Amino acid sequence: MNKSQKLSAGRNDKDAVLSNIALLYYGEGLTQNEIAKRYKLSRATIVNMLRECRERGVVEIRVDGQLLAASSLGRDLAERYGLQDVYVALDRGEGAEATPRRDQLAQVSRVAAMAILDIVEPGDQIGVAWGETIAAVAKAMPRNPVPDTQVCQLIGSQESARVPASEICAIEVANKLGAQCHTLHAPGIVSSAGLASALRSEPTIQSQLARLSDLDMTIASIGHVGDDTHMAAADIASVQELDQARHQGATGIICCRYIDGNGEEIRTAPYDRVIAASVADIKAAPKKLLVVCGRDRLAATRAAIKGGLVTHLVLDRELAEALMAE
Amino acid sequence: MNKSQKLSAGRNDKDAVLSNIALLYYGEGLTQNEIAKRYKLSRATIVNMLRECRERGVVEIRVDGQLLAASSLGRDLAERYGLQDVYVALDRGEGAEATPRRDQLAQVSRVAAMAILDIVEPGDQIGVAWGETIAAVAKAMPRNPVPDTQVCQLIGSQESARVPASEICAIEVANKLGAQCHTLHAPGIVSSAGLASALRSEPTIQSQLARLSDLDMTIASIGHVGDDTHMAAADIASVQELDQARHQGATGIICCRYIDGNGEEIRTAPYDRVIAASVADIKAAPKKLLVVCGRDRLAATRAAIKGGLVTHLVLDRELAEALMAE
DNA sequence: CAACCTTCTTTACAAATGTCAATAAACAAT
DNA sequence: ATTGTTTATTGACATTTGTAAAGAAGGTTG
Repeated sequence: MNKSQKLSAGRNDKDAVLSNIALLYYGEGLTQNEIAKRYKLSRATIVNMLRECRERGVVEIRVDGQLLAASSLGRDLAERYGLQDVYVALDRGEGAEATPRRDQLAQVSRVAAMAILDIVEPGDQIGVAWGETIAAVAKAMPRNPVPDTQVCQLIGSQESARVPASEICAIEVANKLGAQCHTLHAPGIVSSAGLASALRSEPTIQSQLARLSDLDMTIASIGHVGDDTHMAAADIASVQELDQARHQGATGIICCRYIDGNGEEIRTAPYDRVIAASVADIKAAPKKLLVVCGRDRLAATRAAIKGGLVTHLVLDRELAEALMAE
Repeated sequence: MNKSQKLSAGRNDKDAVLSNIALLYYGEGLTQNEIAKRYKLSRATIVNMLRECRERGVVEIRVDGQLLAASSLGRDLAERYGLQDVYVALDRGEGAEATPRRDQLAQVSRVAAMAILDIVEPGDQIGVAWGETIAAVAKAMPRNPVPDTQVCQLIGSQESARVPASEICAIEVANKLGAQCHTLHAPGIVSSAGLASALRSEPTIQSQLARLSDLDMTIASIGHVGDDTHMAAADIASVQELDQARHQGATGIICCRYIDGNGEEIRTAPYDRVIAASVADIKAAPKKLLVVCGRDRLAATRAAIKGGLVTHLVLDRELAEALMAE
């Protein structure tokens, strides 16, 4: 047997080595060759270990949230609309040609992940909504325990081809925060108002929904009311229902609830078949993080702000500039 | 003027760009060229910005503390000595030739920095000692606010050629934790016991010292009692005093206080001229982090453990193996 | 407007890293 | 002891990054 060290020890010793190697590389700035020499392993093995560190979250990167909220555009928006903080995600420089929405969403969700760590405090009870944007935020969050926190699922269970089920989002955020997780033991949409009412009256679900009226913080996105909204994709609202909602003045969708241009809830179909937090629940939380990507959500974002549904805002530059231009 | 973007905007906009670029590079994994293209800047400018991000702590790296405490050696030591966690710093592989003490101390201090983030909790009142090891730990800590924390300087002000003054260590730890800092407005050593007593009786200093008896956590190292100890280098103890202390059974030095092999305080010169927390103060804290580097501190480390002065231990592999071999 | 300073760009080159296929070594199961 | 599986190594090569010097561009000051 040659002199190189083999790692046939248990999983925990492997983890200890991985974490130490991560510190040597990312913290101390040693090269892969230097580490390989110290550990008597090949550089390829070190490369594989560092990749495993990144993949498993052994090492996490954190960027100062306050700097992300430092831009003059963000501060002007915060002042203009009376928000506490506005984080403008800059996935590219000014004047540079547009990146695909996927790239913009990637940066918006990373900025939001950093913002959450800035905003959340120990003891917080946090409501987490569901959708493509929220799923991306959950995924982007580093593992960063905040003591004594609880995460509550805001929208009943629902599957979608586009994103993981709603409880998966909440559980992922809870895991990243080391929080206790309260899922909502009901589907997000049922076939009749009567059934929905019956479910809401179930003691377990009733107490779960009651909890949602006493949140310290919410994490949500706002959707537009076009036919390609997430709500349609998830079979929560039909095209006809969306059309009727638009006719009644619906400007945005937050937490599967319609709001008009003033942020007032519009109780039109499928309103009474939905099992989720209400707009009043969201409004009641002291800290309300809204994460939005895309200029097509301008009217919806403005409506949410106007309705008092936002205290902290994460958005991309185009949307920020559009909000500023009004 | 060509198409590239210049950054003559204010400091805050620069910070916003820096933090976003840090997220794109470290978080999203884009290459420097990809970011340069998006921002219409040169790759050299991106390189400079990333360096500035690292230097200013815009981006911080964090390694999971629990994995650092996961090794079988660490867990065995914890069980053997009744400690909560033992973090073994592995600056190289088993059987590899020794690295210089400086390199070992670098890794021990990085591991300790990660351990601190694991241990400290919101609301904690934290005592910070002083010495070469503690200074390295303070420097290695990433900026990671923990709400409602207070940092207290355990040893009166003292300068040394080797390390920054004791209040500088405490202030640095406080800054990294976003904690309130309570410095000790007295020198660490004075020329007479009478003067020390008079200073301790001063209301301000008295209340500062009183605070040290009610700590939630301490961060300290343990020194040996050889002639080259930090205490001598800092002109706190003379060679004669050290010799006398050894004769009286002194085995280690913690917080400028001698302890014997059982961890009991030895009140010999310069005991009554020192203005610092007492051994009883340290023992009273529920969480006691001891950070040690070097096999020459084996006896001192064992004494500290035996004296109930340690709940969490960070040490290098040699020292860990030596502790295990007893 | 000129001079000076700061910041950015260009270019080159060395070093480091990422990736991958083939092979070797270690480990586990039979 | 053999076979199969898993992990590590070797070697090669492309890409990325780090560094630095020289020059260009932008901004500030007098």
